[in-house]
Amino acid sequence: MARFKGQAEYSVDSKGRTAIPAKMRLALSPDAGGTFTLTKGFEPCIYVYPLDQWKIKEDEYGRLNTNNRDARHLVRMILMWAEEVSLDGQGRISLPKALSDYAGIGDKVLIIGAMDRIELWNPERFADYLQDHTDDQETLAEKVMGS
Amino acid sequence: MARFKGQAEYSVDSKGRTAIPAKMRLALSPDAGGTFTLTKGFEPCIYVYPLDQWKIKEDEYGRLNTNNRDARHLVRMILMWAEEVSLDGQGRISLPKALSDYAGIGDKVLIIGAMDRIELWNPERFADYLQDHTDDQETLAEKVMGS
DNA sequence: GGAAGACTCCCCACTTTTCCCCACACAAAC
DNA sequence: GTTTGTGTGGGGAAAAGTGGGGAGTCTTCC
Repeated sequence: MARFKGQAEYSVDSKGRTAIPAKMRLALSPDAGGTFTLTKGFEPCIYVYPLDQWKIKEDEYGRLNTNNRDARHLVRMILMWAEEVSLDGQGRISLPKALSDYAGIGDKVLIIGAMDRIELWNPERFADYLQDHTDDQETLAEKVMGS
Repeated sequence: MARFKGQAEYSVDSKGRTAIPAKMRLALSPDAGGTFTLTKGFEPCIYVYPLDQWKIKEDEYGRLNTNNRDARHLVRMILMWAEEVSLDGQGRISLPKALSDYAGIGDKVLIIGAMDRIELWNPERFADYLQDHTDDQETLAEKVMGS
């Protein structure tokens, strides 16, 4: 499984393209073949899954009970935003307009490695997000990872 | 498991590189292969984990459920600061800008061996830290290891 | 149906940063 | 006093990030 980490602030050019940091490209599994699925983040950002990771997610959604109203809605909401993109010769991807609008991404993007996915943020929105989530990391770790 | 100890004040050159003391390099396990993961300390410093130690931590984070809001936040907060670096031919590593900014490290760095990790401090900040934590060691030992 | 415009790819080119290697100074060891 | 190892500094090649041109496709409007 790919393990993305680190952060970087990159620019988005006039054609809506942004580079994926070389370190993250190196962390890609060969199965992903330079292809990603972009989708709407739960937070106001874009989630970028390498193809192999996305397949796993997709399988999870596929196993949900379609007789359940909430499950149907969830799958609809997630898949309608999903879009497949590939790296160009310079290691860049182009951001679908619907998604960059949702995330409010202009000509700068903050790229964050978050384990199995990469996240793309508007740098200012991320600063706001941090302000709203000032929980002390130690407390959080205890809550989430327990004893 | 590697057991780092000792302290040293080294310089950081104009390219942002600093040497890892030879004694600590010798304490490295061969599994680490001269590679470290640097991350943000709970204190205002940089934590330096040899690769083998870091893998253990990373595996724990990888097992968290990404459908949980707090878990996502924790993983984001930790991994965004994590960066992998390797020793160069002279036994140095280069410090990522985001981390040396966080730790306030300029052209001098205090290197402290702390068991399974190494810590990098701005020497002045470490002095401040000591002033704010004047509990005497004997009392502390009893509190922590008492029973 | 055909032309104008937008959009998507796939290249090429420039600039900056990173990384690898060589060199020197100082200290400790023999 | 020479040798070995450690910390420090810097040059140059290679890679990474950024910007833009041009062919091909699709849409839209006359």
